Amino acid sequence: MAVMVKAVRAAARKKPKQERSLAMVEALLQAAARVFVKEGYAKATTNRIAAAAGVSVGSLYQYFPSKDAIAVELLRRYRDGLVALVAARLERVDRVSFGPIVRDLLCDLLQAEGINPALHRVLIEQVLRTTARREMLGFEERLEAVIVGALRASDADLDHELAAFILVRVVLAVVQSVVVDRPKLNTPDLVDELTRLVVGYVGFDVERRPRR
Amino acid sequence: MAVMVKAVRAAARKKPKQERSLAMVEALLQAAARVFVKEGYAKATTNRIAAAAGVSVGSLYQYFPSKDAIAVELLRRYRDGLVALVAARLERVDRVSFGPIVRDLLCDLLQAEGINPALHRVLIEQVLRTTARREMLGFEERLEAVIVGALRASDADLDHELAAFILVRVVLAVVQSVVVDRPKLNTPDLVDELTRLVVGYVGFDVERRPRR
Amino acid sequence: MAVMVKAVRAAARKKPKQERSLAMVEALLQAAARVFVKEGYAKATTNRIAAAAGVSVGSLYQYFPSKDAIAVELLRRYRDGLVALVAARLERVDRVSFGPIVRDLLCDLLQAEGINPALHRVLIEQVLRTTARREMLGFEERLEAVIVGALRASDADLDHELAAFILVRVVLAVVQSVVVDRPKLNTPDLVDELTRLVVGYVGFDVERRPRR
Amino acid sequence: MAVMVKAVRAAARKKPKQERSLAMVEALLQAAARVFVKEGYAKATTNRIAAAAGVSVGSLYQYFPSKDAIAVELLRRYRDGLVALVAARLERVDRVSFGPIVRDLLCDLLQAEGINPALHRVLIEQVLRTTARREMLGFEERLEAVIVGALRASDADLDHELAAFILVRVVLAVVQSVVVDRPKLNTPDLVDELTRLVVGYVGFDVERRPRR
DNA sequence: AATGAATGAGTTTTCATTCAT
DNA sequence: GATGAATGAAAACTCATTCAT
Repeated sequence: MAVMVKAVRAAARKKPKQERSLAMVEALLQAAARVFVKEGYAKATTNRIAAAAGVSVGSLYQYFPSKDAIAVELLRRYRDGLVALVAARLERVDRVSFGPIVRDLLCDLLQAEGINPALHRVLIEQVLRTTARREMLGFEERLEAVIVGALRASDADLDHELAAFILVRVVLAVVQSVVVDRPKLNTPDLVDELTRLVVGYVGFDVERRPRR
Repeated sequence: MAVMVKAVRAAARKKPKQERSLAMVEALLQAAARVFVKEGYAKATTNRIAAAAGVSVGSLYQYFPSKDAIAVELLRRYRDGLVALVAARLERVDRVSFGPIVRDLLCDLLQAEGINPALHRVLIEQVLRTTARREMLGFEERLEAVIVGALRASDADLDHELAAFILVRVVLAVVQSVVVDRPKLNTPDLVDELTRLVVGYVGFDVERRPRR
Repeated sequence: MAVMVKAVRAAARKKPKQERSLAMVEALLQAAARVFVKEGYAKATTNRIAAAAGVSVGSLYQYFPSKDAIAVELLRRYRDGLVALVAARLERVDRVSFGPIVRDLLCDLLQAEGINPALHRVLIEQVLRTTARREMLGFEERLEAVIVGALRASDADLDHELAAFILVRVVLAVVQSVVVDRPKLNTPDLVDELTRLVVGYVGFDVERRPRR
Repeated sequence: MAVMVKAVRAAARKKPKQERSLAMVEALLQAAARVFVKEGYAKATTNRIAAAAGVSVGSLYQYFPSKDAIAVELLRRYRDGLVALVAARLERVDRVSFGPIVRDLLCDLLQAEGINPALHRVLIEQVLRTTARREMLGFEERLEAVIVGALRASDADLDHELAAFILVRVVLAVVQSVVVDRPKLNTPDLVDELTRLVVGYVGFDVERRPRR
């Protein structure tokens, strides 16, 4: 969730009304994220979300036209945050720094602070049923584009597009599974392995750590 | 075969039209799969499923105690099939045959025969909210166990458990994403890349195919 | 339930088919009585009743056109039995024998064997909604008629009709409440008191038993 | 006043339109009473009750968690009213005033004001299946306690508890039967007879009115 | 005749959304 | 703007009844 903050707080500042509005929207989104993860989309009633945010249902509908709209916005922010995070990390990557930067990125992603795959999992199916489907589908593509850029900058010797497609799925899948289902596996060893997997696949050398 | 509680109870009586019952259960499951994928879990009402199967709601409830039970059974079958497929393929793997066998397995998985990731995606969130959660979570573990066996048989030089965990996620994620979202990418090149990824990660040599 | 047997077993004897039919009807009625009392009318499904009788629903509908029909028949038999019992007891009543006969009758009624007020209570509301309402409403009247006869035979000095109306309600109410809700009160003392109440009301002398 | 769980919870918040809520609860209870009596418990669907009250089903469920809850509340009110009435009448009874007070009480009861035995009859069976059974069973006990008090105050020479048990059933049964089934019998003569029955049973003298 | 699987109308109940205050 | 009571469409599920075997 932390991921999805930066982008926002931009416009509007003076009018206390707008400030209140913003605060309410934030409160609602955070409450919704909590309730969605805890109860699942179906059981997350708008009343419950509003209550969790400390406001009335009526107010919720003042800011979001529907329950779906909340999910869409939540997913959008989540994804934007994720893309921004990855893009920022990979901004200055090159052949030499590739390994360490990947490692750092993986560490970021594996911190529950930087990513909330449980939320993603709850939302994805619902949002895809939405008219916002189009918009949402761009997400992986945007991530891929960032990766393609990094591969190009590192002059990796493989099909950049295909590799980016694969890498996005690989990393997200492992990270999500670890964070949601196997927090026990969230260790430096895992980071090592994933780094080795990625760097090796891309074709750069990695010194193997001797097996325990 | 195991078809929820009620069906079992029904099957426990003599066996009058056991055939008809079985056919009905199959029809219901297939209809449910279709409706779940097409409409999403929420919109897939029991009435709609029954209608799609050409039977009455009452009959549906004769064989499944609830909508969730259908989802659970569907997921169970899907996963059982997947585990069986992988286990069969890897049965006689060794260091030498590792590469080709992995390649063949990937081909199988990418053929989407017997694999329906769209369905999987619709079900997973819902079923995880179910009491069947435990049973379902065992799926990845079972797959991992199979992989661990293969790694051991191939005498791979890495942490078998951790590697198995990673490989299961990696392969499933890429395969499912391709099948569901990017059928265009479903080419021999993809198989090559994935094979290379897996074999390379496990530490066996792969001859790089020259980049196009 | 025992009350409601005598009247029936009349016609038919030879044909084994009819015998089986009769047996089935009996089994169904007894099973229904049990299930109605135990579960209440609403929860007493026809399947459950059939199962309790050891037959199939289909067979149930062979003999009774509807669930209501079972209730109606049950109530009819119950009431017929009760009227018959009371009539038999009061047949030869006169001013002298009035007290002892009333006492005996009360003893009969208070034996769970002779009366099943719980069943009566479950059925009455439902059956009154039935088209059989008319027929059933005659019950109290028939009992009253019997009582009127007894009062006349005993040459009691009061409004026979009004007294009969009152006595029927009084006795049934107390008996039902005792049997259903307060079996602990089902003692000789109760019989004494009720006898005294009735005999006193009718205007005949009763020797008061000294208070404990 | 005590209006089921949800209502209480609702009432616990500030008190916005407490009035409207109360009015709605009243409307629902009255509508329910009407529908229960007219259609029977089974046919009295929550939708029908809500419609009869001129509100939506949703509102019904805002105030009552279930159909049973309505029945329970209705029965509770009915019984509370009855106990209060009897208790008020008997408050200052003594040996001398016993007869006239009983007569007045019977008149009250037979006026059917505040007494609705038809409703009572519909509800009793259903509510007894409820978890509220215990509470409801307390009703007769409370009435009996009031009667015991009256008998003691009047220094009646009999087993107070047993007599109270009997008297409660006797009076209620006759009164209810008259009101529901034989309004024609609702005459001064009936009051006389019942008074005579009660007073005679309790052991006080009653001057017999000469028979018509 | 007996069986019990199949039917589907009808019930209870929930919850996204509206709107009077 | 904020509130939360009211709405009512829609869903899950039951069970009396039918009918093919």
